[in-house]
Amino acid sequence: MNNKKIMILDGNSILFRAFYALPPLKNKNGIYTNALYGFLSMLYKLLDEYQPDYICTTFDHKKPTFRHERFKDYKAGRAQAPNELVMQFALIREILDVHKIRHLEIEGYEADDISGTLARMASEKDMNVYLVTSDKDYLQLVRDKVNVLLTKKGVTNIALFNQSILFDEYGITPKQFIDLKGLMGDSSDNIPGVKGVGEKIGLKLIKEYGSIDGIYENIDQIQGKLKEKLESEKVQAYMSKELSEIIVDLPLELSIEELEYKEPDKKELLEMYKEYDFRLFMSRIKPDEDRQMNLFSDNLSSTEDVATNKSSETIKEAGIEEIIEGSKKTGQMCLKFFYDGERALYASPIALGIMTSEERVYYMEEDLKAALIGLKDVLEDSKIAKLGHNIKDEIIILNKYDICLNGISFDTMIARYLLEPSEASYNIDRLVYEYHKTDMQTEKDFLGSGVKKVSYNELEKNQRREHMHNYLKGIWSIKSPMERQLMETDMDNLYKEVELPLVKIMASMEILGFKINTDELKRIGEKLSEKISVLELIIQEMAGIEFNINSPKQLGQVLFEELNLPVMKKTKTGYSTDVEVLEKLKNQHPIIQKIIEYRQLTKLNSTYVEGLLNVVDKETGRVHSSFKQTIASTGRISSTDPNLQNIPVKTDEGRELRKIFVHEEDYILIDADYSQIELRVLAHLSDDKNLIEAFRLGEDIHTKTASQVFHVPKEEVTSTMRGRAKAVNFGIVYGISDYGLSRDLDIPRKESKQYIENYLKFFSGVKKYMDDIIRKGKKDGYVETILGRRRYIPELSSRNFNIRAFGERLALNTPVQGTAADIIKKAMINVDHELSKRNMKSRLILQVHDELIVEAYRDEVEEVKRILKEEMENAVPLKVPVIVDLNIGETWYDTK
DNA sequence: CTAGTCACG
DNA sequence: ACGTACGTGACTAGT
Repeated sequence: MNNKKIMILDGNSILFRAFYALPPLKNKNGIYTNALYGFLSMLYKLLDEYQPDYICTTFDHKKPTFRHERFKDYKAGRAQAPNELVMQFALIREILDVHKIRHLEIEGYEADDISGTLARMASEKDMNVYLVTSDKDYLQLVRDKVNVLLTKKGVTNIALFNQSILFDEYGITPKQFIDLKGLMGDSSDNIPGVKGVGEKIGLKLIKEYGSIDGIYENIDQIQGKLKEKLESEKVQAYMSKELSEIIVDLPLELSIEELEYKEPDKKELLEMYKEYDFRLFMSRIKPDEDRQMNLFSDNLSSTEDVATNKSSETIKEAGIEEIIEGSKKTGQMCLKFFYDGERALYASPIALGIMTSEERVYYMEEDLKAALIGLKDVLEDSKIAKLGHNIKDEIIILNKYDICLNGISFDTMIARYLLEPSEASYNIDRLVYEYHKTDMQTEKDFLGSGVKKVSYNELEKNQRREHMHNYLKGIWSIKSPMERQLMETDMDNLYKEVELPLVKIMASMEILGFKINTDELKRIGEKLSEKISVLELIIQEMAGIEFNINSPKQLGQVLFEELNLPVMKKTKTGYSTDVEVLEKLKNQHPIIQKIIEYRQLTKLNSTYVEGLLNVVDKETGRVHSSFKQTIASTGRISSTDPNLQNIPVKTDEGRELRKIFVHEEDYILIDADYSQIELRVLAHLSDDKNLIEAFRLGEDIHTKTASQVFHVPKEEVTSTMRGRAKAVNFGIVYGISDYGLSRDLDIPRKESKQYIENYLKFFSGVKKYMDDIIRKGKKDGYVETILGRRRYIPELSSRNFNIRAFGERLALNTPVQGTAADIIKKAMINVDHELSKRNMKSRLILQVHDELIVEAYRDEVEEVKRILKEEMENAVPLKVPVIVDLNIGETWYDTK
């Protein structure tokens, strides 16, 4: 048994990945270092984590293989190489020399062939092999004791693949990966593959028939166009397969023993880092010197660095006691979990920090579970005020330990969102800087420490602790100034009564998720795939050329250069091919209709079928969307990963997808949606007597609008008229322009202008409101909603006409959209309160701007319906009635 | 990473 | 005279 470890890094692919993943940083000598920086970060991480006995790197011979179009010319010798990358490809060799790590390249072969050969040699010696790369093709090399470490997002985010993980993920063996690539092809490597076969279809075929051979043996079982394609491109498939196989028997005159890992010469290394300005890596060599001072130790804390000096590495029972005692004494605690990855819901925490007073900051890393059990009582004690930054994460993580965080009293992220709703990020480091600017020397000094997204696992424990310390102290220190600002801006009520209580509901909806019928989803996917492959063939047949329909560039060339269709619209980079253009070209060529259909179906398939399948939690069978409370400047909530707020509904074909959203046994879905909420809000805000009267009388608002715009009695309003009036109503809410309306309705500018004039003449209160709100916005610099939510609109004072006009539309739209958001948020809190007060099993699982979805326990249906109607309609009283429509169904599709 | 496209309210 | 609807997020291709 040989337990030696060898690590083989594909220098080519990693450098490429780093180059594209990291911002183009230059060092003091003006040399780009981003790829080098990324490469080294990864190298060190791997050395620490795996401690290999042998190590080496492999490169393509002499010059890097440029995988991207833009470098094709360079490859063909027609152009000079882009310096910033080539330079780094040269420098990496120097850096590796200093590390005493070999960099291997062999003429005529690519890096993966060398890696493959080395892996084979090492595994013959029964070593544990780790192949590090960002190239998925390496997966074909996985064997017993041969692992692939594949970069996921960024550079240092790495996933390990061994045989079983590989099979779990893809359902095929390493060898079958070669067949798969033979089918799929790879444009960057000039491997053709079989046209029309992508990852999805390729995987399906391989899983079913085992290999390319297997497919052709059973070719009669495959039907339709797919069969034809496979048959006509049989030669290419086999050729592609051959090209895809990584060579593992290159003649290497070298023995594994020569690759033994040796510590680099520290002095030499330090000099190199100085030269390249890699300060972060310097601290690796001499961790005690040159350490950055704690930012807050001077101006925010009277004591020494508490976290480092007083608390032990792991808090023991005594420490837990201390936290409990401390938090009871001060009545508050600030808490933060560190975790890696994008989602708290799917992460296990790395560390927990707790602060109970200026002087007491605690840091826990090991035995978190035991610590949390000890802390459960205080965490659940609503009398102890909890403070945090994006505390939704803490709620979610604690929930995994069966702890319900109570007493949430302040979230600095949410507070900042109310104060500055249009900010791009609410990074705590930046916030703290904003609130302590005057105390700090320069922005640069501060930003050096932690503005970059940190991967906590990559940090040294001491760094993590220091980071936590800064984090907690930062939150603690900005709470009071924020509270003051909230009072000054009259938003403390909105904050305490709406935004803060909502955090817990956001967390709860995220934890609960929405149950998915995956079998049905897969069935829909199969149907779609079939239709898509047929359409693809038809389109290419009609065009008389094979091309990627999903590429706007290629499609543009086909439509406007090959088929010579008239160019309707251009984008920055070429011809526009969006639906609007396609609709106009519909009559010119039969291919257009097919392209429109193709677009629709591929959208459904990739975003919804594939997209949703990827995020269904295998444990719960549900999708757990992440709800974000601080993204939309108007006050709306947003949903990501997956976005459940844009599930298709407008077309019948898309709407089908809603059938996959189902419920747990003994439950049923209830969907409650506000009717015309934005127009009702407009009626309220504008105080327009006609609009108010229309709603009070329960009239159909679009028909009413039509009768006024077109000067006909309501009985004579046709469906076309009503449709146009509906567009006018939307337009009003968005900050109408005759141009926008004319484009939307595809009518002459003059006509749309007339509509708007007619509208504003009748709804004169609306006209007045529009003028008033813009004037107010200009005067105050902001507009606000019914609950006092603000949005600052600096565009209003721009000297640029366009920007100013944009600001005016924002000023009109924001109070309307924002008030609607206020109303539904308030309703959510009230509904949630009623449900839990009655100890009901039914629970809120989704919000889609003007609708709430409850997964209701069957016995509670009538009561839930009553609660929804009552609480939603009366959440915020308006001058007009607020109406909620209720629907019940087995699937989301049925709640219509 | 950005641009283009398209899904929703 | 300006050139245009408001708010989001995901996916694909190409840089």
